[in-house]
Amino acid sequence: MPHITPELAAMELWPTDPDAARALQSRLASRVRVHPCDPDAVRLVAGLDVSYGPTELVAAAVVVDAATLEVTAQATVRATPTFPYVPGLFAFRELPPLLAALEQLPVEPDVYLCDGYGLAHPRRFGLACHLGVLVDRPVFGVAKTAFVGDAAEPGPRRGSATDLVDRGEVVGRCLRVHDGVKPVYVSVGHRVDLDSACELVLRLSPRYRICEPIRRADQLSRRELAASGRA
DNA sequence: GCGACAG
DNA sequence: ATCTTGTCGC
Repeated sequence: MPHITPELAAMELWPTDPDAARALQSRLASRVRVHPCDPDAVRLVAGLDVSYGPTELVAAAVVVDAATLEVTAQATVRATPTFPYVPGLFAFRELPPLLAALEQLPVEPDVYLCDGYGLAHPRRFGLACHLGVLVDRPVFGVAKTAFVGDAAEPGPRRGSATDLVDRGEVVGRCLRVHDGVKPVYVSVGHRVDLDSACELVLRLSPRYRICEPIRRADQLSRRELAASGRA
């Protein structure tokens, strides 16, 4: 459903050279916008994830109703990796197939949720910022492990959080979504702010550490990968 | 130079 | 990310 902003679609968005990719991130980073996004106004949330096999990958997008957590729509895309995994250049590997999957969605989600970081990135332009800027829609990221920055251990209860700080800047939040369970890292991508993002993550994580949209996308991508492997 | 390093 | 079973605990 979402489309790359025409102005950006005319640019060279997928460099093959790592240095060119870093330069592009630095240029696009200035387009990131951070502002509140009322969680109560969010109806549909799309979770994104990618699973890898020996030679191919499967990108999945699952749209969940924020109120009921029921799955509203979903899409998958099979592809061959075109960029290696390089810390800091994650988007160049996962965004192309993810965008292809998003195009197949029959609905327009209010917010997109990435499995990775946004501003918590060396050039302040992680996967969530990259997707957000390309389609100019609200996006943020939730990661399972640390990448850049430091954060103190949050309190033991659900909802406790600490700032994720990198080079003197608050680039995200270490958030505990369940009592006594290892926290997750939330960082803004585009058109949302940290408070809105964390509030949404809590609402979308009623039972598991990984919020529903991303958890469903993770399950769907592996299921599809297994299915294509047996075929 | 060394260690760290989203998925 | 992926290779991988059972098991301890709420």
